[in-house]
Amino acid sequence: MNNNKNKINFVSILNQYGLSKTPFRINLLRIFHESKKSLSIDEILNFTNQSINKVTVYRALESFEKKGLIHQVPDKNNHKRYSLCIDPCSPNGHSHNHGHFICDNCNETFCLDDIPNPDFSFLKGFYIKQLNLTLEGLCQKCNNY
Amino acid sequence: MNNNKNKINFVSILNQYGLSKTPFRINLLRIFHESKKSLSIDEILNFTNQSINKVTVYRALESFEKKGLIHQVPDKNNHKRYSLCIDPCSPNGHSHNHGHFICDNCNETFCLDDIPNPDFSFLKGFYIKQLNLTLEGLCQKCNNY
DNA sequence: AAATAAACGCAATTCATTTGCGTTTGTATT
DNA sequence: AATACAAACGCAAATGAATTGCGTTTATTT
Repeated sequence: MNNNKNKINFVSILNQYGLSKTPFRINLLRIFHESKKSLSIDEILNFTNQSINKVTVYRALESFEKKGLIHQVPDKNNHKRYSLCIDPCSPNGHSHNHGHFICDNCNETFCLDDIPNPDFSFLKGFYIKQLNLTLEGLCQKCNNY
Repeated sequence: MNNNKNKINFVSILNQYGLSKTPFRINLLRIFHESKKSLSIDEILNFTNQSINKVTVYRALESFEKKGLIHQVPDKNNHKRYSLCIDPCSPNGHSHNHGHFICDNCNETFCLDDIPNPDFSFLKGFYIKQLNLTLEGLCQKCNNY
């Protein structure tokens, strides 16, 4: 599937981030890398054939997020979705300069890596820790381009 | 309190938007106008001295939103907050060019009216219906400016 | 003023997420 | 490689925001 790149060593990534390497957590990281989009808990469960307990997924996601490997993305119903961090994030804060596009129709989420940062210089005295930008609408497919 | 403007006629605003004018809904609109920030259900209940049922608040907010008078704002826990629409919104869609700033410390939400729209021209084929932009961090007060 | 539709209150439900706890598995140490 | 300790796991139960059903009250329309 992924023949233009060396195989990703998921175990060593987990090592890097100080995460334990259980079979499920290795698999979870693979799932994130293979689907380019953000994932909901149910989507993750489907990828694991329901062989894993939902609580375990929640707890793994919590650990991944704490260590800066993934981050949360809201969906249109205020449910949680999760995305791999593209830029390196520290356990003490995520610095994402990318936003997300959620398709109203197919419900897929797309990471937008190249959004030019708006100018927030008018926010005198405010300390901006994180920028969340979400677009809603129709993706290319559903917009029958 | 508001002496540099004519008194706002809440009843006629509700009329404009095709909303029914019950005592509570008139009061709810006043609450929104008097507090400049977004409101959570619990904050609204506090303003009404708990004299109104929580379900009634939810349903009123639902009607207000459907008619384009208010819109939802996420908070950091993915709970719902609501803000008056500044620009005219139609029942068929909100067109907000403003984002929100949520203070991690005091939990207040600030409407940011003047954010220059980022350039999304690179999103070929996507139809953008709505832009949600939320900043998290410390507001002026909590950042002891 | 009567008829109709919408709003309301209360109780109960839904559903995503979290928590407690006993068991299993990974990790570090000897 | 065996042991000791911490973390991950599964299951059941709890939490809590938001929703739904339904009978009653209030607003709107005629």
